[in-house]
Formats: sequence, structure tokens, C-alpha cells
Amino acid sequence: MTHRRDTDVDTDVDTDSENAPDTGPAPHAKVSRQDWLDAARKVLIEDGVSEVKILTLGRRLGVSRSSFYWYFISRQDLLDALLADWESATTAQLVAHCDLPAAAITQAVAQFFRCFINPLLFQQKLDFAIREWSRRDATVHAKMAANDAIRQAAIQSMFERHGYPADEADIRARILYYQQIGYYALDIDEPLADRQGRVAGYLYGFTGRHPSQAEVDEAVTYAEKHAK
Amino acid sequence: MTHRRDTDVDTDVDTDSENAPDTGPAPHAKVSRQDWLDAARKVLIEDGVSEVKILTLGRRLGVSRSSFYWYFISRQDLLDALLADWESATTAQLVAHCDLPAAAITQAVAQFFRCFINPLLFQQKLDFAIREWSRRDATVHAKMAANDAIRQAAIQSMFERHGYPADEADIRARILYYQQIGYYALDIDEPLADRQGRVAGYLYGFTGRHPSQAEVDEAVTYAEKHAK
DNA sequence: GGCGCACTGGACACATGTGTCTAGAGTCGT
DNA sequence: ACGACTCTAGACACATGTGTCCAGTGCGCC
Repeated sequence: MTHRRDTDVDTDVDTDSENAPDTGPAPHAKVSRQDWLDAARKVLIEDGVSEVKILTLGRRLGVSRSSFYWYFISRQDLLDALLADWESATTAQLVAHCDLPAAAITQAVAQFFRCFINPLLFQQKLDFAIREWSRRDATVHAKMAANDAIRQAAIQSMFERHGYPADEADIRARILYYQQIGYYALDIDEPLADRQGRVAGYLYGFTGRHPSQAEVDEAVTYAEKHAK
Repeated sequence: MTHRRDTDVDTDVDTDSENAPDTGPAPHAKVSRQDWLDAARKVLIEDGVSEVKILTLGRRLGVSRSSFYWYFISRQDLLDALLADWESATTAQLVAHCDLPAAAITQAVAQFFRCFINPLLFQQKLDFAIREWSRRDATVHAKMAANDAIRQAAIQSMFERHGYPADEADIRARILYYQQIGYYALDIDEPLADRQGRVAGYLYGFTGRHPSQAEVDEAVTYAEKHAK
């Protein structure tokens, strides 16, 4: 057979990572499957799915389009891979931060905020790009909705662990999660100092309880260190 | 001159509606400029700017592409017109609802909600489509940011009128506005009854004060009548 | 050293998009 | 009834995208 190695998802076991255990890429390969994926993810984040084009990716990688079809069956195949990558690496992080131990709800929420401050913890740009994509693709939409539900449940149980009744915890989870999405959707460009100055107010607004000075200070210094 | 009538926005007064007072379209016109605009807006809302294509709009209107260039100079000209339409018809509505008289902040917020429940008051789908567009177009982004600032200021002063100190009003305005945007961004499909059941909780969460039963009832019946 | 495999480039075929030019068809005023 | 004006169709030129076919090129391995 001429092109496209028969790597499909069915035959071998765990052909997961790009370094296939035995075969491996030939040393004279100009780009790898991973290179295509990384370039595609970057474009997806910056310009949206519709701009993920084999032609332009190839130009960017300095390689011809034909090479693409060695690694992927089609454009859709690439998009599927991007989606799988995203799904296996976002929600878990968010949930983990909700489950972190905390002395008070204000501290818990401050820890939750970290995901939206530190781009290393939670790839919000990628998450948002996929959310945008999900508005026009039913498959993506279904996966996104499932992930949203899981995240929201984790936030709700965070509130419940700190003594809120179930219905109030539900509402507060919705306000908190939707607001963070909304903040990002607005695509605001404001200096870090402004955001820091609002930490105490936000914590109070979201929980109905006043944070301790130590909690506020910790949140502020965390932002200083880890904000993009 | 061969094509494109010199109808630009400068000469006549109030050439608002499609029936221009003196000139008017020839009776054998198959479509009007307004038809193109309406079709384009529909596609913008449903599929995003990138899908606003003269070719497909023409097919949809049952008319050839060439006709388009009689009414518009280019695709960009059409997009500019869509943007102008949006700008002259959204923020004003939101601000007006913030300025409505109210006995308590809970009632005020309930009135504010109406914009996001009744699609006739505030075209949220259009607003969102343009927000999406704004992420990839600096001109649009600037206009969007200006509108967001105006809206947010109106919400903040709503809280201030009901006795909140300026900084708390600012935070609560941000939580409220961003959350509404976020809710929409999530593109959730939930039954009206679910949303209605959360009204009281939301009003409390956003204001920190418990709404009266009458306020909740009014909000619920309003949603029943005017939700999409 | 030569075979085979992994990978790449360039040409083709095709689809869909924009914008231009020109020949009209339909309607109105005189 | 005839020209002027408004509007439309269809052809051209061009750009950008996808996917396929086939001829290679450079390694590793017998």
C-alpha cells in the first residue's frame, strides 16, 4: 500500500503516545504527527477551528501538504485528535482544584480561582476555543456539555462540603462557574493589579462570607507569581 | 456610472426603512438591500461571520451574486452595515432596563434579567455572534469593549442607587454581567422550569438579599410569558 | 550495495469563495 | 415608443482550500 501507515485505532494495542514503541519515526522525517497536532492546536486557539487548514499549517511547518496525509487520514481526523487531547487534560484539573482541602469556603474558592489565573493548570484558551467550536458541531457540543456538568457538580459539592445546603450550593456553583466563563468570553484586557484589587470583593460576592486577610494575601501573591 | 447606486449614508435624511421616500426600489427588483442584510444577519447569528458568504446568501435568496454588488460595494461593506445595525440597537435596551425604577435591588435585578429572558428586548444571539466576531477583528473588538463598559457601568449604578458602596457595586455588577454572558456562552439547553426554580436563589446570590415572594412570582410569570 | 520502508514534494482534479465586466430585462417619464 | 434608469444573470479571472496519485529521497538492515 502506498501511503498512510496502518496505525488506525483498531489493530495494535495502546498506540497512545507519538513514540510508537517499536517502529518510531524515520530519522529523516521533517515533521512528526505531534508537530502537526501542536501547530493545529495553536491555530485552533488563536483563530478558531475554521482556520485550522492543512495548507496553512503545512506552510507554517515548512512542509508540503502531502506529508499531512501520511499522519492523518483527513482534516477531520486531525480535529478528532485535537478534541481527544483536550478532553483528556482539562476537566480533571478543574475538579482536582475543587477537591483540594480548605479551612473555609473562601479559601476553597480562592484555590478554585487558581485554575483561571495560572494558564499552566488549566488551558483556558484551549477550553474556550473548543467551546466556540462546540457551538457548530453536535459531537463537540455533547462532549463539552458533559464536561461542563462534571465541573459544575464538583463546584457544587465544594460548597456543600463547607456547609451550604444543596440548592444554595447549586446556585452558587452556577454563578461562580458561569461567571468565570463569562469573564473569559468578554475577552477583557485589564491589568493584573485591577484583578487583584477585586479578590476580596469577589470572594465575598461568590460565597456571602468575608475572606480573612491571610486568604486575600495568599490569592494576591499567587496571582503575582503565576498569572500569564 | 455602471453599478452601485450612490445611496451612501450621507445624502438623504432618514433613509431608514427599506421604502426610501422618493427614489425607492424599482418594482421589478427581486430582492432589496434589506433582504441581503436580514439574510446575512441570520447567518451571522447561526453560523458566525466566517459563514457570511455572498455566494450562499445569493443562493438562499434565489438571486445571483452579481445583484449583491449593486447594493454593497463588497463583503466588508455588508459586514460594516451589520455591525452598525447591532450597535444602534442593543446596549441602549440593556441600559434602559438597568435604569427602570425599582423598590428594592432584588426587583431591579429581576427587571434586568428580563433582557436575557425576552429575546425581543435584547437580541442576545446577535450580541453573542458579534462578540465572537470581535475576538478576531480589532475594530469590532473595540466597539464591543466600549459597549461592555457602558453596560457594566449601568449595572453598577443600579446597585449604587440601592445603597451598595461603589466598590461592592462594581464587583456585583461584574459578577452579574459576566455571569449572564457566561451562561449564554455555555450554550446550555435546559427547560424553562429549571431556570424558574432558581430565580429566588439567583436573586439572593447576586444581591446578598432575599427577594420577596411577590418579586419571585413576578419574575416567574414574566418568564412564562416572554421566554423564547 | 542494494532492497524496502518511512516520509515528502509536486502535479492533477475539483470545490467554493471573491470581485469585475457586460449584456441585457423590466419599468417609468415624457 | 423610446430612452433613461434600476436591477439581474452569466461569463471571466483569480485565490484558496481539500484530497489523490505517483515519483521520488534518505535511512536502516540484510
